[in-house]
Amino acid sequence: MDKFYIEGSRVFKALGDPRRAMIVDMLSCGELCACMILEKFAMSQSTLSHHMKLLCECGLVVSRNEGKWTYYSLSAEGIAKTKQFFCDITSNKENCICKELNPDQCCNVND
Amino acid sequence: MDKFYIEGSRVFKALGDPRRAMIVDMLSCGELCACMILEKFAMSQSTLSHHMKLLCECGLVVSRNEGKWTYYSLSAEGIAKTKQFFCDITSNKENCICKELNPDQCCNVND
DNA sequence: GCCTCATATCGATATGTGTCAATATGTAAA
DNA sequence: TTTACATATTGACACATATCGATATGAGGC
Repeated sequence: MDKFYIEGSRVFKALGDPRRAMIVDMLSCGELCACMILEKFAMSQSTLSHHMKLLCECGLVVSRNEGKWTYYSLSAEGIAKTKQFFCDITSNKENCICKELNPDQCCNVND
Repeated sequence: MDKFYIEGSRVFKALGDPRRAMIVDMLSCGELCACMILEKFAMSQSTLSHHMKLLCECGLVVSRNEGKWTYYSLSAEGIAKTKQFFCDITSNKENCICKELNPDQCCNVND
């Protein structure tokens, strides 16, 4: 399986959970401390930590430690990359050679 | 949990699988018959059918029957809605009141 | 009607994910 | 250096998902 799709789909997998989509929405209004996010949800602290880890690992969210607090915010680069990936796989490509190629080489994708 | 996030994240969940992201990429080059897609993958026919069902259910792909064949293509509306949702949850919103509201009311979201 | 082919559905199973309580880590205050 | 607090990690469990083979459905062709 092509790295291009594995890495690109990671953000979508993270956003595939409605709670994480909601967290991203909250962060779009500005940086938030983990404890502030936790206040809004009926989930345990360990569960939230797990979700935040996934959001960070996929590159959409970045964290910053200040004393004993951890602040989370959206990554402009992560957002841009996600939009780019979505456009890449949904926009019509000229001279498409999907039908002649293996999946690993599909649609002029560079791995 | 707000319908807005549950429905919006469904497409992302579908695209969270690299194989499905690859299928979408293939479809971006034009309509394809199920059998043509199957040729490109090392998966059983029933597995592909399952993936195509998910892609259709989330609204990103539409199917069309012609005789005994089923043709799949991308939905322009589904693509537009997905872009809109992603922009909604990642773009900075003025007068954001996340911190004062419950998650169900977060960020001026209308359900 | 019967046969073939393309696709969908079903049932079983393996793997992945979300969740929590418990515990660990790491920071700052007393 | 204790203590308290914020967050991360671990282990266990329930539930969801991916996968396959087998079977069902549905459309032509004979």
